Amino acid sequence: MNLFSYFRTEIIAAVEKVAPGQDTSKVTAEPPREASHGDVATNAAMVLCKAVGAKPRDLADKIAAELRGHAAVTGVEVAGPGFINIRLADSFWIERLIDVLREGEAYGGSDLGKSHRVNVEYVSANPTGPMHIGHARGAVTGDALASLLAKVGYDVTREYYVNDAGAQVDVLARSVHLRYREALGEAIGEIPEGLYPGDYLKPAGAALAQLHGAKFKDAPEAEWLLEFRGHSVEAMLGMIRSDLAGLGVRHDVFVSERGLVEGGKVQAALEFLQAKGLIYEGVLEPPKGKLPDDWEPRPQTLFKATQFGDDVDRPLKKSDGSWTYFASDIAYHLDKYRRGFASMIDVWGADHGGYVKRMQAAVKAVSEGKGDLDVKLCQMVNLLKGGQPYKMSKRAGTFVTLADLVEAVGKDVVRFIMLTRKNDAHLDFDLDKVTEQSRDNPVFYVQYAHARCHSVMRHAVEIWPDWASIVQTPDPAVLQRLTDPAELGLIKQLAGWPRLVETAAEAHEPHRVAFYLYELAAGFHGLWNKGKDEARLRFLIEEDRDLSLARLALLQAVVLVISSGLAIFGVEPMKEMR
RNA sequence: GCGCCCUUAGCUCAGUUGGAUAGAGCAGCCGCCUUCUAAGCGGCAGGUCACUGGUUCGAAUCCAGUAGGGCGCGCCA
Repeated sequence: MNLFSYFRTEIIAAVEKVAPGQDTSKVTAEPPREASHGDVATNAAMVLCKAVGAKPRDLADKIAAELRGHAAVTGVEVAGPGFINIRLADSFWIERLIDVLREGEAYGGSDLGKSHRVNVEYVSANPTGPMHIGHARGAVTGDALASLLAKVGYDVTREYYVNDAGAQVDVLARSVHLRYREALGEAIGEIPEGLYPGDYLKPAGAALAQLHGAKFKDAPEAEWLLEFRGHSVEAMLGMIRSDLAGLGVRHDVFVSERGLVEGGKVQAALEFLQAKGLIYEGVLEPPKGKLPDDWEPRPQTLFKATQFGDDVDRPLKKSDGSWTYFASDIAYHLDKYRRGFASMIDVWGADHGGYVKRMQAAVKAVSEGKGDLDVKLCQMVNLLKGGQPYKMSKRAGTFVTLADLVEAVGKDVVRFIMLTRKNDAHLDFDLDKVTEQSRDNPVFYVQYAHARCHSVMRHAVEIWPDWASIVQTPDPAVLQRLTDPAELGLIKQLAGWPRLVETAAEAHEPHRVAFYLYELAAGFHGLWNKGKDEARLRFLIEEDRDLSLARLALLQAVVLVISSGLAIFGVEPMKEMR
């Protein structure tokens, strides 16, 4: 239960009694910033006073009087310019603790999304080589966002768009042909400029040598290009899939750009736009600023992107007559829309920022205004070591593969750290810091809280071997023993989880989960240490079984919420950290 | 030149979609280990929310402009 949406409806009901028929859409129920103000605060009186024709504090007084009748409410105060602050009974919070225990890891989930279908497209790295660190952030962001949306009741499809139709796959095929000749015993020397130099192409070349022998060794390109292209793309995709698996990132669907092109989808999409009068032949203004050397005015096939909010109309055909990337991307998004996704989210690198408007324009056009595209741009990741910029210098260059990174610090660390910043902010990834065991390192700090809970639970088993099964069906009377402000404070944090999940999902901002978990961990560590100062606050007190059981229930709830938060991130909670 | 993103404590960053006295961590200072993991906890100090206007009961948040930083700017994907 999201207690804030629950109280919002209660507040609106109170408003209805005091001032019937008002537009209550701007009424909120939120946790006050200051804990001393109470548990739930509403702006109802302030947003409605004008329409009602009353002073905000007078209106607040009336609404407050209504709210005082609620069973869970122990106090209502009007404060400041007209806030209504509500205090809730301890028993109400105990009920929320029971919610957690009853719902387990499902706690925090909801039907907010009403099973609406959402397509989240992420990674979509070109199939020309292994994934590097820059791809990792988008991969993790998309994966976690998909999980987050699924948690609040959306029907989520995780998708990968394979760019296997552009000129870069021809380059790939030629690069692999070189490796093929190498596998056949030829000395290939330096890799020529313009071809991919990486060693990772050797297995693909060797496999083709195995398959075809020397058949294509000296053959003209036209004879082998198609075969080599297909085979190479498969090989690279295999590598990417294995990189993704190493990171624990999964997709439901892989869509091939080539498949769209060869299936006539691009043609069809453009005919659709043509029929709507959104395509024309025209000449674009030269780009401002630095002009490309070979720029010359030329009539082109253009899409009327300006009609949907873009700055200029965008070309659909290259000078050689083939489709631009944008053209097939239009077809791709139309395809998504026709597959039943009115709601689409694309996760891209920040260098594609200039592409957002035109793609959103295209989605509006192909869906006739019914579709919606949100693009999450992931900013750069700066890899550091001990605070200094770090380059893992591979022989051929300085790029850092994802596989290397995962090997160095582990997939869970990579995943969590990638989610500790909002997507549009730069992220420093310090190889030393992320494995450091200190409060400065959020992964460790959260994991440590989880492990500490389990540590107490292991001790508890020695005293009350059956505690876990007792706690599973908690007795409210026993849980009432939790009366210390620190204990109740922790329950309140736990009770805030459903709201946090909903707001993070609606904002498409998985990083909020990381900050919530960090704060929850802080709340737990604080309570733990209180037990060091005051023995009566220790979790386990042998001579008081009920109190210990109540506290174990609280720990159990902390464990459940931390693990369900980490589950959204695809991170395995640790039970021990020795 | 145009578009998008960013600017909050010495440093790294949150800020619940417009709420009350703007919060954490690190670094600094002061405390807390015979006790469930001190890998931790408590406290002190630290701010013109880049700047200037505007919108309204109320702005770090929305709008306009200015400054600084990043990304991008027909036939790359």
